[in-house]
Amino acid sequence: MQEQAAHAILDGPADIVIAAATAGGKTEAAFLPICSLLVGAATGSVRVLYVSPLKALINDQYSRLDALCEHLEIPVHRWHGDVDTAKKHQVLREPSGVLLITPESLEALFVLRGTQVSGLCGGLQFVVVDELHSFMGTERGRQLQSLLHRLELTVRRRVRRIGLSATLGDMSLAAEFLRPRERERVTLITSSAEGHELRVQVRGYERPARIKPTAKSNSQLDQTPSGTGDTEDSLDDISIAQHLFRVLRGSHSLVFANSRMEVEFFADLLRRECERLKVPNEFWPHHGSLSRDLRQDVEAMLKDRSRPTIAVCTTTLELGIDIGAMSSIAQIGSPPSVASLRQRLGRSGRRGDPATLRVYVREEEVTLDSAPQETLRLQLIETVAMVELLLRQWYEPPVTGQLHLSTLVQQVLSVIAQCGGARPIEAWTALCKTGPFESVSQGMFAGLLRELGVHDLLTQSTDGTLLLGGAGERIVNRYDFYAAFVSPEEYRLLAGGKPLGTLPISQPIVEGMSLIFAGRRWRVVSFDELQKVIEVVPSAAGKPPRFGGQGGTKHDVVRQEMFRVLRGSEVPRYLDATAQQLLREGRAEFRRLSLDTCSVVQRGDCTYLFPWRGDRASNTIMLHLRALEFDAVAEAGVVGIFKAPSAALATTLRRLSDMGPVDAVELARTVRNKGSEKYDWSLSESLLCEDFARRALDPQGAWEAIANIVSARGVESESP
DNA sequence: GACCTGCTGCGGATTG
Repeated sequence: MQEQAAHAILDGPADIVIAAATAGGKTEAAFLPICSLLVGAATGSVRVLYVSPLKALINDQYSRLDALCEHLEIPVHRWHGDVDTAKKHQVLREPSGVLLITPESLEALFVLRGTQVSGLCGGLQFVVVDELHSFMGTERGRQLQSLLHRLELTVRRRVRRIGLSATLGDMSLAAEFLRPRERERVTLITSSAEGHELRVQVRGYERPARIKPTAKSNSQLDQTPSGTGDTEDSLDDISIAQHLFRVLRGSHSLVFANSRMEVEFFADLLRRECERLKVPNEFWPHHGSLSRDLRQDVEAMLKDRSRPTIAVCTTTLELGIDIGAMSSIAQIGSPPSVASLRQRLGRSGRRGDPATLRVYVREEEVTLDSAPQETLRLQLIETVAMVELLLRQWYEPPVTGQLHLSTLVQQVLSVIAQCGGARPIEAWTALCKTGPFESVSQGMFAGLLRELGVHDLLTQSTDGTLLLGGAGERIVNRYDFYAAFVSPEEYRLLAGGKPLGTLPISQPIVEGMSLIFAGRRWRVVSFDELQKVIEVVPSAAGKPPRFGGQGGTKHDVVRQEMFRVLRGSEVPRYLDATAQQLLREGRAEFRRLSLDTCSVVQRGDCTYLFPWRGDRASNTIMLHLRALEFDAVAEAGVVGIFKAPSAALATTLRRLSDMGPVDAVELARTVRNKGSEKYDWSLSESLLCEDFARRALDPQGAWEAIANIVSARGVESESP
């Protein structure tokens, strides 16, 4: 790979995507040849712009590149929110060498120093984008594409782009992202050093059915001020913690949980186990709401091999900083996606050692009121499906074809701030016709500008030039303008004046309540609603807080693989005895319900449809039925319809099947809370519908699923 | 019943 990359960089003018597993030497593969081209000609302008999604990664790469470039006399600079302004001024005065920057800082450069960018980057030769895959399909990715395009417009020429990416199923998507409209001209270099040994175990656990607390007993618990709102650790969680303790203690490992709440829960449980046995604690939590200091402490312990460290973490330790090879990876609950499971696995088993993965799956004990999702053991089935896809090296592609109108609003405001004004046709040409918002027509753009005028984000001078309106000025001049994504308001959590981290504002806070945070137990002693500060002191009791968040989405292929697993009879060797038993139970229930030939199940007054499709398709079916006045919900890919007369439902489904795919934009009109991205509030209802339809709906998939359901038994009865 | 990321600002007068 290194040799191929060197040839591509040194011999030709093409843009390049270099794909390899985590820490596969991508940085060196790109920078060794680039630096050899820079020797003796590294001053007068920034020569290489390296863009990274993380400040931590910039700091990491800075020390590596600085060492590499020192004797070549190539200056290396970093530019992000934690860098002194004096250092930034130094770069502006004498631009040179390699500049490491975040998309947000690049945005700030355009807004605040629009006229200086051409001087800073006049002699730019390369743009290197690290962790390219993490940008694809996101608001931030579209922002980055726009910034790179605006950079080329500013320096009035094309600049070579090099993307460093994880391996994707379809690498041409990475090429298209790196150089929109010209993917065939991008050179793809993929590391072949992928297939080393993998050891997998999936362990099943059954959680005893809980007696649901009545509303009364629940509220009494909440009101108890002494903080006895302690969690009763359930038996399955204790068994999982005991197993983790036994197999991981003494090692360097990562335990991925699917939520910050669960990270806190298990970190606390494992620390208490260490205390009970009077051994030093080796288990530490790591997630995005912990203070930077606490996170860096854990990262330093992982890097320092002198004492065992096990981090219980969320996606924070999935990519980015170099922590060295872990001896094994644990995953609690089925992973968010196959792609993410692959990234997590990449943290273990380098240098010829096998990669080791243990997945812990919990299923509820089946009772008389269990829904089919539970009796079918869908958690376990999903995990098996994902492991099978991982072994076949299939990974979810990013969602393409989105409009990203919220990000377009940000970019329109930014272009106007950069240039001090712009004509509508110039803005459309720069951002849409030649830029990354290629699906936005001139007419749609005009509509968007009108709406921005209505909200006073823009005004138009007499000669037609667009200028920032009063509200637009206020937004652009705030420091939070530079990020394309929203961030929720948060409380700061302090213990003895030291920051522990943050809690989302949605969390109800009362003085005297106790909570688990940063793997320890605390009691709230004071709470300042104006300053958004919570003071805590150590405590013996506590439960992990809810952090909130939005549900994830599963891909069509994962659900189709689940169907295949349920229909099959093979029992994978990587399942433990309980997991095997759960798989057999799920398959028996699948056969009992005849789900291989019929996708409708009636239970009580609820009808369940099984489309075996991704969440975009099943949500589309659910919304379509709701628009027709059915009381429908979609959960884990299953559509449940309450109190629907079966004849009426059958007729409706047959009609939908005959109609063909629904008009997704029309369907979006029936959805009330579509807005979720940063500037969605400034869009008209019709633009928001266009955006939502492409972001969240799958009319084709929904229609195919309905047609399948109708053509199978269940809905066949043809009596008029 | 989800996760993560990021981020400003000047210029001239005065003093030693």
